[in-house]
Amino acid sequence: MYIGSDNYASDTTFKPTDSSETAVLNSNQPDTLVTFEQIGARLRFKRGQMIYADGDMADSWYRVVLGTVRICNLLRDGRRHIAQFSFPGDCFGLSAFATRAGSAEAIDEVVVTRYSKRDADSLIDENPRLARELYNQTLCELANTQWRTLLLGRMYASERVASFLIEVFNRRDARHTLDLPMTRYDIADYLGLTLETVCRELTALKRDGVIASSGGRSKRIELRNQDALKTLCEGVR
Amino acid sequence: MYIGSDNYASDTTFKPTDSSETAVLNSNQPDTLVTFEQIGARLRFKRGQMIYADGDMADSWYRVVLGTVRICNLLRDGRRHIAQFSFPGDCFGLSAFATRAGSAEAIDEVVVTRYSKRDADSLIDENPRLARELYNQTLCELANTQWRTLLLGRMYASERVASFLIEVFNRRDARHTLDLPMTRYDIADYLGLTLETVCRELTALKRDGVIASSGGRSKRIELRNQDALKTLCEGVR
DNA sequence: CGCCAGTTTGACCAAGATCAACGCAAGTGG
DNA sequence: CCACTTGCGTTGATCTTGGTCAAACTGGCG
Repeated sequence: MYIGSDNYASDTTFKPTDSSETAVLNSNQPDTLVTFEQIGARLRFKRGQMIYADGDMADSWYRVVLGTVRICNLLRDGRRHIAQFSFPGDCFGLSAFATRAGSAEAIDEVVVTRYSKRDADSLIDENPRLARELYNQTLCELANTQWRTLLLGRMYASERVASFLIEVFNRRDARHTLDLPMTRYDIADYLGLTLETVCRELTALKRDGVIASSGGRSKRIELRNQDALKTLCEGVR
Repeated sequence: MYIGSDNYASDTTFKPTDSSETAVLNSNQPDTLVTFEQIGARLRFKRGQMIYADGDMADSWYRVVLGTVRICNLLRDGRRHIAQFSFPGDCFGLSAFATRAGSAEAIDEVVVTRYSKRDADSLIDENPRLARELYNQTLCELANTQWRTLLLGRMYASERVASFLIEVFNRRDARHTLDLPMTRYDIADYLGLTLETVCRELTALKRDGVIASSGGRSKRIELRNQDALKTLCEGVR
């Protein structure tokens, strides 16, 4: 089970409850990231391809233009954990360390912009405002990761899955329907569950009329009852 | 984020694999944090006292001078999760948001320095180097939190407890003996376990001669076999 | 001295993991 | 274009880790 690899990356995750506060860097704010575009290189990856591997030099970071990226961590015996999913607009691969502590892989057809750390750093040095925004985004990301810590440490399977659905709907700005690019396996490794449990929880949600699924391999999710979903993970204050 | 949960503190946690890299801000590096000391206010808290509460204005952040602080998140039904422990030298309460998403409480006798966000921000604005260090520390913290995410999502109880012991020994710079300031309950809520499970795992470690405990309420832990402990949580690459 | 908070241990229970089988959709090669 | 293969999703049966409940114990402190 769980063969793969992994590591840490960074990206802007989401916040279920107060969705108003979002990371500054996330979307296409004119005067911030656009500045970066000049120094970025555009790269394309196919489904399953590795963007960087565990142990690689961490001399650059990325921004997703198209597709979905997963940041994975592997334990020796094959247990895998997905630290995050990065969607278009999200950054990943920011690191304070010299080498990658995990891998980044393309979940589907992916296009990213790659920024060399050096170039980005010099840009930041001469633009304090940019620095501030980057810093703020990192703080947001930290907040999201800490939320995940709560989810993984103290929430039930049903709450995790409900929470996950709310997260992706929020992050993709979807209201009714959404295509999940990742497999059940990926979702399980993201939520600290097995794929069977994820499957069963989704089935339960369908049975209760909270969601419906369609499309090849049930990847298209239709949100039937958002309130019910929110209630499910609102043990949270 | 997500109602009621915690907030972000920051501190330098640890990384089992490459323990050499540590946060810059953590210890008393002359030309960095010392600059902050001028604008900080010293505060004292008694065991169990709240330093800030969930929902409070997040207009300041703190640095621990003495004692241990826990950052807690509560779910409605009482489930608690501890996002981190902050030891002397660690910062906590840094946040990108306006209000606290969790509470900070003194575990024992605590002394902190409190920095108003405004004052700190203006210091940072005129000192890019300071900004860079603060940013780097936040990236380190992010890496640590992501490590915790792996621990909570994919590690067994025994690995979590072993990992926890290594973490505190590392962070407190202890070689042989260490006083754990927090209760079994705190440890459990930090590791996503119950206090009984923590107790049993510690008992198992004592039985196997990996550690020994003494002192009031077994708070003093003596490390008998560091390698065995490391082996226990080295499914991790 | 006796209470109280925290720790330890045991017996039992359940959420979720594991194991197994099957079905369906997407590729793939002829 | 179709047979075959392979990967993914779903579901059921059973098992295990860690949780729950309960009781005893221990040291600190008023």
